[in-house]
Amino acid sequence: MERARAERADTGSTGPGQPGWQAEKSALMRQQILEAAIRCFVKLGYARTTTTEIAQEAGVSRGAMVHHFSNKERLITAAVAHLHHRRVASFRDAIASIDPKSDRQTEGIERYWDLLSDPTFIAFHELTFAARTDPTLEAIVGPAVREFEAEWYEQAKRSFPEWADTGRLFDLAMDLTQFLMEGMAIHSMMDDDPGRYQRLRRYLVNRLKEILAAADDPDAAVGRFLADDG
Amino acid sequence: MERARAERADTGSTGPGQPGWQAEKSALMRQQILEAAIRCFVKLGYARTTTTEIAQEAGVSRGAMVHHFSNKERLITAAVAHLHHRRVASFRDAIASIDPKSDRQTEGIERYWDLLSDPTFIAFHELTFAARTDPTLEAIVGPAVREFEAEWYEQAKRSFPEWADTGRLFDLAMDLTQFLMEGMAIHSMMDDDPGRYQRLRRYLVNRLKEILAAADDPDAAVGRFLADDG
DNA sequence: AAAAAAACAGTCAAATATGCTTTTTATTTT
DNA sequence: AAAATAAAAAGCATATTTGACTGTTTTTTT
Repeated sequence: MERARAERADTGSTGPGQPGWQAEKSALMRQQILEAAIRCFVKLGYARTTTTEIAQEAGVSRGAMVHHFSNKERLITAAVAHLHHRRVASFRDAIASIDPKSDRQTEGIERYWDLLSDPTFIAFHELTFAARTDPTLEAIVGPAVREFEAEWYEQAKRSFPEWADTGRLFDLAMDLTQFLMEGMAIHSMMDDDPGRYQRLRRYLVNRLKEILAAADDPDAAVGRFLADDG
Repeated sequence: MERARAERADTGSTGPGQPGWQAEKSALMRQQILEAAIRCFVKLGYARTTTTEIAQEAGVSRGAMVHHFSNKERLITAAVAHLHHRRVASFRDAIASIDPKSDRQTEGIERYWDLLSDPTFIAFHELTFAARTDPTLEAIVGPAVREFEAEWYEQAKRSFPEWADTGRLFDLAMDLTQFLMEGMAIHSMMDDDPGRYQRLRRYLVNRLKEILAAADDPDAAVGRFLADDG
C-alpha cells in the first residue's frame, strides 16, 4: 500500500496495468466530456445542446457519460466550472504575454479582442445569455460571471499600474472598454468586416490614453469625463 | 353584394352581425397571437418558446392558433415580421420625438437607450442571438436585422444633418454608438446599476460632439480619429 | 332560411430528450 | 488467483413538444 502510494506520487502519467491508471483515465474522460460540452455550446447554442449530443461529440457512449455525470444539471455545472477556469487562465496568459516594452494599451486591447473571439469566450457568452431566462442556469453561471469580472478588474489594475491613482476615471475606462469590446465581439459573430472593428479598437486605445493623460490634471479630467451633476 | 362591399369600406370598425366583422376579428386574433409570441421570447427566450406556450400566453386554444398559423415556422416568420415593423416604427417615433431646440445629441442617445431597454428590442436581440446557431432562424431574422441597420443609418443621417459631410467620421461615430450602446444594453439586462450606464452615455455624447467638432478641421480629425496606416 | 365557408376547440400519435436500471467489461485489492 | 470495486454500454420508461385529425360553433353568402 505504501509503495503503491509512492509510485502514484512519482509518475505523473502511468500506464495500463499500473495502479492509479484507472483514476487517471477517469479524469481524462471527464475532461474530454466537458470539452465536448463546450464545443456543443458554441456549435448548437445552450438550448439545443442535449446530453446525447455531448456524448456523441465526446465520442463516448451515453451510459459512460452518465457514469461520470449522473444528470444534466451536474454536467452543466461541471462544464461551467471548467469553462470558467479555462477563461481565467486564458486571460492571465494573455495579460502575461504583453511585452513591457511595447505599446501596452494597444497590446492589452488586441489581446483582449483575441480572447473575445475565442470559442471559450463565445461559449461563456452563450451561457450567460441563456441564463437571462433560465433561473437554474443563472444560479450556476451568475457566480462565475461575477468572479471573472472581479478577476478582470483586479488583473487590469495590477498590470496597468499607471492607472493606479486615477480613481473614478479607471472605472470609466474599464466600463468603456468592456461594453464597447463586448458589443463589437457579439456583432462580429454575425457580421464579417474586420476593418470596422479594428478601426474602432484603435479609436478606443486613443481614448484610453486620453483619459489616462487627463488624470494628471484632475480639474480638466472631471470636467471632460466625469460630470458632477445628475 | 355591392351594398355589403360599400359598408365594409365605410366603417373602419364593425360590430357583430355586420359583414366584415369576422375578417376584422381574425386579424385582431393574429395580432394577439404574434404579440404573445413576442412576450414569450422576452420571458422564456427563443428556444423555450413552444407553440403551446404562445397559445396559452395569447389566451387562445392551440387549435385556434393552428388555424391562423399552420405550423411553427410560419408563426415565427410572422412574429419576426411583426416585430420588425414595430421596431422600425418605435425607432421613427423616437427620432421624431426629439425636440429640435434641445441638446439633440444627448436626446438622441437617451431615446435610443430607452428603445434598447424596451421588450421589443430585447425580443429582437434574443432572436438575433438564437439565429447564430440556427440557420433556419437566421434566414428569417437576418434580412430584418440588415434592413433595420440600414434604416437606423439612414434615419440618423437625415435627423442629424450637421453630420452630413463628415464622411468616414460619421461611420466611426455610428459604429461607436451602436456597439457601445448594445454592449451596455445587453449587460444591463443582467446587472442593475443605472448610474454606471448613465455615466457612460454622457461620456459617449461628449465623444460624439468632439468627433463632430473635429470634422471641421480635417487634418486634425484624421490624425486623432482615423489612422491611415494599417 | 338554408347552404357554404371560416373560426375554433379538443384529442391523438410521432418524435425527441432525459433520467434510470440492468448487463457486461475492466481494474484493483486481498 | 479470486473477490470486490469501478467503468462503460445498452436499453427502457417518462415527459415534452409538435403536427395532424375530427367535430362544433359562428359567420357569411345564396
